[in-house]
Amino acid sequence: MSPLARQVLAGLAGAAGGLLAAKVIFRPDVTFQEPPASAGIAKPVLPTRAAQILAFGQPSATVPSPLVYRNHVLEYDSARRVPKWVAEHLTKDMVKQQVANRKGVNFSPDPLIPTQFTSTNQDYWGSGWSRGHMAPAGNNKHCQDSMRDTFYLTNVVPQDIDNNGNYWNRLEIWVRGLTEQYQDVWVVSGPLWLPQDNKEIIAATAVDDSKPVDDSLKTTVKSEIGSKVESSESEHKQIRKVRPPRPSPKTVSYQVLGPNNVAVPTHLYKVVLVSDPMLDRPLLGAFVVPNIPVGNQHLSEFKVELGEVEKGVGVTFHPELDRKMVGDLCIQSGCNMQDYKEFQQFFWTRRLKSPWNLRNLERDWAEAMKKGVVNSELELVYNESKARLEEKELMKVEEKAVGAPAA
DNA sequence: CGGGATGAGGAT
DNA sequence: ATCCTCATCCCG
Repeated sequence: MSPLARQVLAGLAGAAGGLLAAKVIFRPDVTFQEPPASAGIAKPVLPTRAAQILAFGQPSATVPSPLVYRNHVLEYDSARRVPKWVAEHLTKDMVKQQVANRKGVNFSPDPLIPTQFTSTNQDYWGSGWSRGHMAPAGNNKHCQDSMRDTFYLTNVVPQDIDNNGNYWNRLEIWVRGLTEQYQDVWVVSGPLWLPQDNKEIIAATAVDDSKPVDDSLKTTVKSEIGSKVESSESEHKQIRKVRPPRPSPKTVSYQVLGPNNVAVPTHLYKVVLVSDPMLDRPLLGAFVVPNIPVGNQHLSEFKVELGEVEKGVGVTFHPELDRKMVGDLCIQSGCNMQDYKEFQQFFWTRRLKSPWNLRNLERDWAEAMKKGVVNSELELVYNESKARLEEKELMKVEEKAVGAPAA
């Protein structure tokens, strides 16, 4: 043992106490061996050395992988307090059932995660970010217990609330709908932290260097993918004349929430794989959506190569899938999600169906008109609710009229 | 469908 | 005194 190593171990012994030090110093299998000088069959000399380097044990995962639940499987990111990926398998029978709902189910810390690495509801409360399911609750209506599993915070990432309820929600509904056409649907969802667009950073610094950091972030935090639609090539060329690009000024930056520093992803991804007896090969689509409000863009706008998602997540998806034998889901199916206006009928119907009183009903109806989501079906719901409420209020008046003289 | 904010009441 | 659950009301 070299003097230096001895010194280090002595220092450790002083810090950790004699028992621990004795265990290490006198372990015969941790002694260093000189590599063989002669070239021959490789001896396991490196593992022995590695054992000494890792004398106190190899840094280990804090949580098993994968974590298995009733109807989804995931890998947890203990550093960011969110999942790395969440995998599901959907079928028509499973998605069609309606035995479970969200009532009485709340988000909660996952008991499988040590407190040191968990996130809590407090991290999200008042943060400005919503708790976005990766395995959606709506994919688990067939079983209340499996739906409850999806409310563990291991299945949740901080998500822009408009994105969550609108675009991402429509994407999830579209994926569920794929079970109508294809026998098996496999979905993997998760968060991404992508660097800011190179060119946009250059643009921001070129326009005005004295700009406060927050202002430049507002214009540059948009994703490589999300902003591709909006930015024009000519703008970039013009700016490049003003100032040549700096070498690769890319940065990944993200907000963290609450006492546990839950990481807010810049993007969310979804990898969709379908198979069916009617298909000669499985079909795959990979999508990356920026974690900001997204309007009516076609899903194809967010389609990416699977390899791009893998580079961002650091994993290989479906490693046993023969990629040469996989077709393009968007080419085959069109990737036509529900339009936003069409989608709004869902909650506007519900709102007009169960109003608290006439005043609320009239207010909601006026708002629905204003937003242009009214159709004949919605008008029918409105008229039925109105008639029902008016009758109810009439009953009340009659009851009072009958009861009053007696008193 | 997807979410949040608030306050009352109960448990610790 | 503080946390947690639940009911209620709200949003897109």
